[in-house]
Amino acid sequence: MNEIFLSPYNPQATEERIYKMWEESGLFNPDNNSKADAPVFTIIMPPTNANGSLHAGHGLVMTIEDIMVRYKRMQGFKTLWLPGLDHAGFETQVVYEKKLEKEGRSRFGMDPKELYKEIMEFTVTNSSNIKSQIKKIGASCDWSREKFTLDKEIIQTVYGTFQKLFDDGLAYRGNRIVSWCSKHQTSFSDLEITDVERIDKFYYLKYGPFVIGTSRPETKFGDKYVVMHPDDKRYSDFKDGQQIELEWINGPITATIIKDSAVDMEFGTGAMTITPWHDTTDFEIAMRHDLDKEQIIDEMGKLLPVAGEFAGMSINKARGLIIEKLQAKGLVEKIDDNYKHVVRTCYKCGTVIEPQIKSQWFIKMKPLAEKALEKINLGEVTYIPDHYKKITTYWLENIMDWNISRQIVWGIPIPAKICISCGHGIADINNEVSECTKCGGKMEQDKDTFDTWFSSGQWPFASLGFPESNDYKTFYPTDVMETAGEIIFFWVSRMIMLGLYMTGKTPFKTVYLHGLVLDAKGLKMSKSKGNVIDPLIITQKFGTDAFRMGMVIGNTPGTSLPLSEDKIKAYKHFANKIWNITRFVYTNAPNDELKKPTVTSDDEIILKELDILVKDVTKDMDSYKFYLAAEKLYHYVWHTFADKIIEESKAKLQSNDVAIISSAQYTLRYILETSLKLLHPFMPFITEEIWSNISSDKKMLMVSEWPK
RNA sequence: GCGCGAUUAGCUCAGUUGGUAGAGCAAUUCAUUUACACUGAAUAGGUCGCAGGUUCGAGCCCUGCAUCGCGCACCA
Repeated sequence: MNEIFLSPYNPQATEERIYKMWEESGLFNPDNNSKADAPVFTIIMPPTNANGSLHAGHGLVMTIEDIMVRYKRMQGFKTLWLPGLDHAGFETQVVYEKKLEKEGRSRFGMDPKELYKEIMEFTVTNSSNIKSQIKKIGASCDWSREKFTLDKEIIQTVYGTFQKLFDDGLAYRGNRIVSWCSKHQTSFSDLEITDVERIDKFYYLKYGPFVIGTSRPETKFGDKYVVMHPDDKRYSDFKDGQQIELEWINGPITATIIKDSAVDMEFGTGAMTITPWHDTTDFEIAMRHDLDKEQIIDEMGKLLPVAGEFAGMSINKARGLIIEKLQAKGLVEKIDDNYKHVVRTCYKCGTVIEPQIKSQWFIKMKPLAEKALEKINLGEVTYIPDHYKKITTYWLENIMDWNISRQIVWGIPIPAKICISCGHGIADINNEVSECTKCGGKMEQDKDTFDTWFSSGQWPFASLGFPESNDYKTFYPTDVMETAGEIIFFWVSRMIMLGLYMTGKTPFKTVYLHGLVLDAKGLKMSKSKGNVIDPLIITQKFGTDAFRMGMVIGNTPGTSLPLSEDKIKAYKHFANKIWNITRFVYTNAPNDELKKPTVTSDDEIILKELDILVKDVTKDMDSYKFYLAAEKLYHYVWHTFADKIIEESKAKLQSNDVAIISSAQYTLRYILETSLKLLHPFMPFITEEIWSNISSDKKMLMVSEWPK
């Protein structure tokens, strides 16, 4: 009997020592943790923002993935959990810009190379922080295989993908309307846009013989087309292409009538003018009818010279003044003050997105999506929970081309040349192109970087060393992708598409999606609300094992998890209960006899019940019902093992019959050891600590055999 | 507008192929030098959102509705 059991369990004195022992053993590495011919199990960790600090969501990722990995490792699988860090392009750039702002500097006007170098240093310095925090949660990932999204080999893989997409005609340089944030000075994909419902004014303006409706009079300077539905009887006297003279904001103009069925006859007056440079619908109408497009608003959100006296003004300031002028000219029919509509905003800063026509790189998604849909429908990817499959297929069926150009420095530079005279773009990963294949003009290096998700979308095969390495051949395709349901489109769906495109295989067999971690009241955690629960404070206070139990119990996949200190506290008590059970068992049943004695029929029944539990828990683990497995174990250990079996054993241990005593002793020890094994994936620290003090087995619990 | 999810004890949630409603926390009562007060024994608490249907039998399957949450969408 070891003396450490005489005082209560002390996680602070245990966890660091145990993690170090695991790490030094090399058993996180699949080359060491299994037999050569063992079946393979692989999870690629979602690359963590290298600049981040561990939050509750990370705590959940690390807990669930570690449970899966420890379980499979104990079952003898050649188990790889590959950790990685993400440069997190735009996210990090925003953080760094705030830092610059505090120092009175700005990214605009800085030498891009210098800025990149600074952010790289910042990132490298911060990355040790997040790594040590991941270790605190007990993550048994193979640090020897750790990857960073800006590693040379990763960038080479990403470049290879871009070149192939270009050669196959799937990556193209398009002069198209993009979502532009005037604060961050970059374009976004559709996913980085948040729709916000707002109430604004809606203006009815006299436009020659028509009344047009608009919520954005500041875009109307260049409007010289008035569009109506071809079937609209109100306007049947006006012919397509007919020109009319009319008085507009800054004087007389000539307008052309266009008939297009995109116009909703029910809305407004059924007549509208269009601004193709700053509106998606208008852009499409202009493309259909081959109309002129003119920029009205610049990249900073200010009006251009076309606005005459309003030039240089921000659109917000100009709007009221323009209306005043129109009113003075008698061109305002009426104003509706209560117009409810949806405004597209930057997900990061809330600035209203100003669509702009820009020359950027796009990926044709339809062909990629069709392949993905085919595989998903064949059941080659299993979604947990199942309804994410529906959400995914719906998105894939309606997919739009993906703008992958970002006008920021922090990211993987796009390996392409752009023609100075005609704007044509050519992928050029070997830096060979100097002349435009279209017009013979001079080419210059594209200054943009890739959308972060373009590179992380290739993570499963890129991080394994596609296409030649042994790791790629051994571990790809991977088994489980476990991540937040929130990034199902951003990341999961794109990984499937790009994985299929490059490797011909879906990158993982199972997608396990967890929900958000909320505060005790069920509210989203945020710094501004001040309700953020820091997992590191929790683990410090209650122990990591208690934190992990709190993360997993009651947490069904896909649904959000309210987290309270009370809950974690309950599992701290549980950890101590296990500790005291051990004390009782090894005080009363020291492990000097190794042989199984003849077991009494009473104990036989008890052991049979344990067998049922083992079967039950194993089944739950195999079907990813960790919340059920953990709860069953908790209930068994506390309310069956401690409250019933141990209580009843007290009489048996007092018996005069040596056979009864040795049977009871054996039974207690056997149940304890089995419980420790079953609990290990959930509560790795305390179980390993107890194991190392009681077991005659020299093997670590981490690699001991899962009970059958 | 379209889609997805939720609705079960005071709170947070489980409930696997349909077979008499479960857990944790909270509450109430009792016990007390016990392996463990980070304890034990017990008690109370639910027309499973509403209305129909299928079935011998529905928390679960089907239809409709309500409320809440979320996602998607070019009505200027």
